[in-house]
Amino acid sequence: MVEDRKLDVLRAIVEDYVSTNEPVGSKALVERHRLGVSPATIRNDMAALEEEGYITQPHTSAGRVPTDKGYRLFVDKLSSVKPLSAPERRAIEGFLGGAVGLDDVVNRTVRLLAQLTRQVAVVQYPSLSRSAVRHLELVGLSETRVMVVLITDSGRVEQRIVELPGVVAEEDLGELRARFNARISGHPLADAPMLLAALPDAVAPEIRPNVTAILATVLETLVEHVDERVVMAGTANLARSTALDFPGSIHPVLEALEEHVVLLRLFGESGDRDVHVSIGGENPHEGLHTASIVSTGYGTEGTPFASLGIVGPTRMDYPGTMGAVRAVARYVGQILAESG
Amino acid sequence: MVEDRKLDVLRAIVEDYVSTNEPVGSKALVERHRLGVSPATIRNDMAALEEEGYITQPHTSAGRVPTDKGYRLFVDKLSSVKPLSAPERRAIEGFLGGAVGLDDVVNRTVRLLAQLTRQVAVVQYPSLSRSAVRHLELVGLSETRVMVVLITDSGRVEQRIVELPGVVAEEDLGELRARFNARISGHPLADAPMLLAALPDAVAPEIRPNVTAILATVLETLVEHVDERVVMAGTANLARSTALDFPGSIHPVLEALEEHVVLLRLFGESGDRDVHVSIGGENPHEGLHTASIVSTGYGTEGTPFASLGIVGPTRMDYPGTMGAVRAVARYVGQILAESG
DNA sequence: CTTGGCACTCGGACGCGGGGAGTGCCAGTC
DNA sequence: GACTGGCACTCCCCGCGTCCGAGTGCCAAG
Repeated sequence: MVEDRKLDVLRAIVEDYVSTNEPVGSKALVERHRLGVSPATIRNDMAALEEEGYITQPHTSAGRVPTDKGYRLFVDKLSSVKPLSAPERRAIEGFLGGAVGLDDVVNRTVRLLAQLTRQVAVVQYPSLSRSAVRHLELVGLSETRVMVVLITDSGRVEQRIVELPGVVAEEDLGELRARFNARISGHPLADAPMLLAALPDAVAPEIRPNVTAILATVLETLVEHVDERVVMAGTANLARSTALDFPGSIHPVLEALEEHVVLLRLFGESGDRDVHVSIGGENPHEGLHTASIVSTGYGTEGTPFASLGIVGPTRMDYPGTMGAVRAVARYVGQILAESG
Repeated sequence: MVEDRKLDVLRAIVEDYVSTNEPVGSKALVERHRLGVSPATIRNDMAALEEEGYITQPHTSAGRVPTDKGYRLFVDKLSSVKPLSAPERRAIEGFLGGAVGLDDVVNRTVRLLAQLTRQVAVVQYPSLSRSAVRHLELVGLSETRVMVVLITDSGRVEQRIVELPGVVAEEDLGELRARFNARISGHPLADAPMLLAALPDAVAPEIRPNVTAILATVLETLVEHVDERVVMAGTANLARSTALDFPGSIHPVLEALEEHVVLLRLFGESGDRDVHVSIGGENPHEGLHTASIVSTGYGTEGTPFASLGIVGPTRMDYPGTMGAVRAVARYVGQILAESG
């Protein structure tokens, strides 16, 4: 069947182009792959593929290069996620296993991912909004200042300082701490406003203004804090890319990477449990039109905490990268579940 | 006096080269600066300057470019730190003033610095070792697990999870918390080991193994935790640089920037209160031989917490950059002092 | 010490031609 | 109808020679 061979040709073009970084011609193709036909035949297929928009030539009489559409077909139909080798898995396990604390887990993860994929790695901190409260601590700093420390079940810690309208006694603070925790400990952060709404009414009127002030800060920390944090590593890998990968320069890409808010939206799209790929122009952000994103959610089974993934040139080893991203996400989820 | 004019010439060369990014010739020099002499005279001076190693020519019959040594002389003797304009100061104040919490302060600072200098900005988190303990919190997660949360007077929070050898009761935890805080609260972290050494002996023998385990983790968090954190912004600014600025590519520079440990050592050198400049080859790290670092310490008066600064090409506006770095450091110190 | 003049050097831009990789098309074969 | 060999064509890349101009170093004179 002819259609089948055409797809074989596309696959071969993608694979060759990814590994050689040079437009691939019909002759080289039959030499490197056992296609069983002559270059002339391949040329016909290539003309058809070009007609359909899967490949293109940088200039007349040059080889072909996959288009975004070509990569898309390759990722969707022509390739499968490549599992990591046993040594690689062990290396991941060993490297992540030694982590102490959430910060350390996240930092190690992002470096590992950057090294494994040789791309720019991005890891989102476990999101506050999807976590549950583990403990809320109130620390009196002075008579009129309190530090609020929120600990989530993903191990994340947030703190705020509150200036109180009046003086607060240490015992009151202890009581408040107990009341807060009784109401929200173990509950998802999103439920907190509802659970805490009646709190000021339950305390003595004298300290009510203080309680209201603290409550406001707690709610702000819990809910309004959408400033999700991300960490990044491997930006140097971008500079390895050639002029072919990023026609203009890597400048717009670096700029896009600095807009963490944008990145988060892109990564958030990853369909939670599966590896998601966004290729070149599919990308909503202008600066990333020459780049691809491979991302996935991670977290304990059933409840993804956040996303992680990589950003690289559209010309990348998708099967391998997807395998690495998936594997790392799984291990991180596991580690967090164990230590959480 | 001839020596004076030679220095004027060097200053003019540095200024012109920084602004035009092109080797500067004798003719252009007399046109742009009122030196009061002819190009031929300038040529003699330039020859002398080259002889002494302050400038060099990329190739015969090209203009001159400052060497690292030339920049060094310029920074030390021929320029003064340029104070920011009033609007700039107000902008800084406004931008940093709106910060909530330490993370926010640090993040805003690094972005501000990157924008102000148009270079890569680096900010070190307030160092643990130079801070004092504000509060130590022990949170029971389960019967045999405790989370240790350490809060320093710079607002930084560190947490660890401890697996206990035995079961611990909630009251014991409360007592321990009180004992810990009584001993170390308000004291520099560095003093903690000494202050806590006798703690296990002071508690009931039944819970001694647990106390020992917790103590070990606390000490680890307090002291051994040299993994100082840094944040970075503005890496995209590197890509603005031309091939002249980074002869090879920006790759080694980006790589060096990823080695946070190396960066920290470099920034740590900054003589605490004053702005420190390290130019090109002066830099111990190979990858940064084509880059310059402008850094300074920041913190409350008398006790610097940590360092911040920028990394850029040797061809940079030193007076302006030094002014920005100094101004930002001062404001951050101020903000931290207020909220601390 | 400064200056104008002058020969010299060298890199960058431009134009040109050959070589080669790769293509599209066509006619012939199975 | 699918495949193949042959062939003309296109266009990039590379090396070469040329030209131009900016900038220099040197020298002799003021």
